[in-house]
Amino acid sequence: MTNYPIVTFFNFSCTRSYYGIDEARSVNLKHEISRLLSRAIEAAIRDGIFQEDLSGIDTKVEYPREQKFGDYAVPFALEAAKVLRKSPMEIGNSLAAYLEADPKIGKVEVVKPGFVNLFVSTNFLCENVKDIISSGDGFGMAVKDSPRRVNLEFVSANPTGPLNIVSARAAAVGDTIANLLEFTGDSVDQEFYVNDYGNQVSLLGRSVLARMRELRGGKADFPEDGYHGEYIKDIAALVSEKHGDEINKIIDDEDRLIDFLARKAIEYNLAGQKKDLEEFNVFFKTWFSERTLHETGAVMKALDLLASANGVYSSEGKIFFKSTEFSDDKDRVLVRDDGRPTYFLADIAYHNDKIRRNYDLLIDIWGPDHHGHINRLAGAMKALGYDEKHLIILVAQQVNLMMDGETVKMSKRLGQFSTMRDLIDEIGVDVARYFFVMRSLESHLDFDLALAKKESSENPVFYLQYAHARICSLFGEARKRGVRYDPGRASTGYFENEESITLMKHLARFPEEVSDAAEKFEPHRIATYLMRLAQAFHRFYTEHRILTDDGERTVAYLTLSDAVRVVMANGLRLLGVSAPEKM
RNA sequence: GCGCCUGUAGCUCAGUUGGAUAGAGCGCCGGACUUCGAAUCCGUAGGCCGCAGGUUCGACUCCUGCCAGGCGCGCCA
Repeated sequence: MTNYPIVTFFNFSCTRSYYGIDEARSVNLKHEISRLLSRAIEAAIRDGIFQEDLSGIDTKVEYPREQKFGDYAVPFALEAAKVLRKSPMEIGNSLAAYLEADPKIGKVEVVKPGFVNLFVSTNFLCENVKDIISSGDGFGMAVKDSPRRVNLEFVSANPTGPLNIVSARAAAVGDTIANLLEFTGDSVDQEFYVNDYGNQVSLLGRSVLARMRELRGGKADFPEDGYHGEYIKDIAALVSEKHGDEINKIIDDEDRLIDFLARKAIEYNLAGQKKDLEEFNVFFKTWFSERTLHETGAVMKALDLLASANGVYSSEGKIFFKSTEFSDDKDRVLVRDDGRPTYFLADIAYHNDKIRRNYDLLIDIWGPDHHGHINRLAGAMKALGYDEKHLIILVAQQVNLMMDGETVKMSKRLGQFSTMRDLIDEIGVDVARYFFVMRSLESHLDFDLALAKKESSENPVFYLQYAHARICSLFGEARKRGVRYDPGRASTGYFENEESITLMKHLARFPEEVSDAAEKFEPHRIATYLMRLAQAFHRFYTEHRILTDDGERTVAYLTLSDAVRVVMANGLRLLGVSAPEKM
């Protein structure tokens, strides 16, 4: 086991942002078309073609499944047919006349039931390739008129041991969501809530004490529900060695001793968690201590606030929150009959604190074992008068770690768990992060560790990285051959073939995928997108030789490849996966 | 018993706020390297989208009821 240094790092802070990157020039075609459509509808109303109230009809833009239906499809005519009392085909034809004018649109077709299908102009796609290269790291980035200040809280594991696989999933997903939001113009603070208070803490302290007594040859007296992991012994040995004098001073005051050992164990565990997360490319701006909420009186203040909002009542010497008024199945205790606040009250105080730090949006990523708490916390926030839209709670579903077809059970108290560290050691950061992010958050993930390790060479991660490395190597070869590469001079006539056009369309989709993924907090979309992009590139590569005697053609195809490299690198960066130049 | 998540190809999973003929990776089988990286590409096979109703121009998607798996239902955190 690694010997982590014992350090405290509350208020540790680091900054992340994309402010250094060049101004974004990315065109989000889907958004553009949506705007075009709205304007077309307005124009049709102005010209007296549409006379009914259309405000309830969606102006959505979709991706058709089949290529013959164009690049974007507008089902507006189908949906408005009833209101307008016209046939969808007629409505579609009216709209088409207005849509055709835009230079980004090559062709508009109105077909069968009444879909309006749009084909992007090849000219736009070609110019876009050059824009991608000049935008570089900033391609796909968006700027918001009013950026949101977002607090994203995730992982927040108990400081009672090493991080497990579910925490690893939350870490990968949370960090990618933060990247996506920053990339699309918001400002995100990543936060880790440290549960360094309460029963589990003293249980941790008593577990360490028992192991320490064992080491000193005494009677173990190990707590029944204590933490059995081997790491407790390491902590006992380390603390015993480093803080022998302090321990001896309070050796007869068991309460103080347990408290002291618990604090040291928490520091040790936190340092280990932080180290593992950093190795996983996850950096938190704030490590928020639950204990401080109790010490500053913030917890009891939250109770007062709830009380003045008429949300609590006393019964049997306890104080309850009326959570049944917020779709909970029973009212929840806030303060026990001995006066001690519950975890729930502290959590309310914590979220109250976050809101008071002037965030526009709070996002929590919770584990599957906490989903039952969503309604009551959201209810408490509502009771305090906060807009429920400002709190979003995402649940990262469970991860089944599979070993030889069997599920590995995880239990910290029994001392058997598969740690995030084990995972990193086994399969590496890139593979782990990609695997966690490639599935949607709410799907239960079967993670076959043996398979991921054994077949790593045929892993989707390597497929993506290979595309990037292949392009880099291509440029290495081009340099060797003395090719003068100037993307600005690329003649786009060479792109008039199926593989190039497919590739250019995929490239143009990147800003849209990023935007959709950020808006819906669905990072797996990026993983899926990059897969398709890599596919399109590999296909292009096998069909078209890039370095030839034809100088113009060489520059053109290098330009297209370069754009793929940029997008692949940007996408992988969002996922926290490296984009190697060689493999 | 109640609540939440999931059920789509042999396996793991996508499927864009209801859209057109159901998708990918892996696995199976069969092809493609003298030249820029074959960690690649091309092709074949594989489906009552858990089941049954309902809503409408249209349902894998929404509603209801079942079935199956997982998780939660603590005055632990």
